[in-house]
Amino acid sequence: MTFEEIYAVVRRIPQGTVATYGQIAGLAGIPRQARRIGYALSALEGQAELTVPWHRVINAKGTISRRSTPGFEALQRLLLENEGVSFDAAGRIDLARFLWRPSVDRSTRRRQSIKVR
DNA sequence: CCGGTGACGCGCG
DNA sequence: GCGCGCGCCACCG
Repeated sequence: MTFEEIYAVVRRIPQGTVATYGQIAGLAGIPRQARRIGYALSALEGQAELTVPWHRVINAKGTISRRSTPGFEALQRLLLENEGVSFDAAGRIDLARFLWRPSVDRSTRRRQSIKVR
């Protein structure tokens, strides 16, 4: 599993939604290895940084993860709010409302119960 | 080889 | 809800 493959999954996250590190790991074929997603994203730079929506990846608690270098958390929050993702008083995102539900193929979609608000 | 360190996650008390 | 411990794994000194 290369960084590029991980970035490919992150690029599928739609604007206005978020995904968790663990969720991305699963979709990328490396379940239970959420830490590697954070590692891959921390390595973002140059062109990739502009084409990978890294700000849409948050932790399972629905909050923005602490970074070694502070400041980026505020930026991430701004980028998310700019595309319609809202935070509660505790700085938490309502995952029931904003978590990305990737749709797969037609047959699978038929078995999924679509819940919209 | 060993231990410490992360943009993590989950179960338990 | 909040800590803690543990699992996980690439990297680094």
